[in-house]
Amino acid sequence: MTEKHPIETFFGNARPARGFFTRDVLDVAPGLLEKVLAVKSENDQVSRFIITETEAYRGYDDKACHASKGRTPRTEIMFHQGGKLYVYFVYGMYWMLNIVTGMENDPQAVLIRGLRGCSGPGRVSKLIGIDRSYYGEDLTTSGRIWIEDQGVAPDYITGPRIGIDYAGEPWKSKPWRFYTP
DNA sequence: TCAGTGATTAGG
DNA sequence: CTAATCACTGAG
Repeated sequence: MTEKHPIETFFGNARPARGFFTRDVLDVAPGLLEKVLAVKSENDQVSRFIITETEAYRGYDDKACHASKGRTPRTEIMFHQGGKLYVYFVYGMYWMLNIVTGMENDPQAVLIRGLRGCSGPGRVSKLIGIDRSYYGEDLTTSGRIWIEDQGVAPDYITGPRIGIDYAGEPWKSKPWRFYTP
């Protein structure tokens, strides 16, 4: 290989611009289904995965949303404009991959729960190599991770979010989990 | 059904 | 400083 691949070398697919991510999380979360999550590994190899399951975490009011407890070093990025990654570590073992959405100071994020052939947010991050270094990465400009739009808007199913019963009603029952059949 | 595992956070 | 909590997973 004599020349670096420009990050714009897609397979005819477009990288969504900022405006895709700055919409409300309840639009972006289902909107990410069937989109491609592209990741470039250290040897410049690009791997592509189809997003099949997402969850929406929405603002100060949503008691399941980490930002509902206020601005902390961990949640800081959720207060930025959409398009950046919110990555955090849980249960001493797993990295959670989230995409920040909405406008500045309206903390929201989409948790990526599943890719085609890979179910579970912890497994997703392990599969594609997400770690702390991805915190704050900007999907609209990053050279190592980005979204590609295949021009598909699939039918999807909704259901309550997983693992957030502590949030209580009405939040634990909100149908803010989205997945393809 | 349940233990593992450690960053993050609130509180003293 | 201490201790509780946790947007999970794999083994049994």
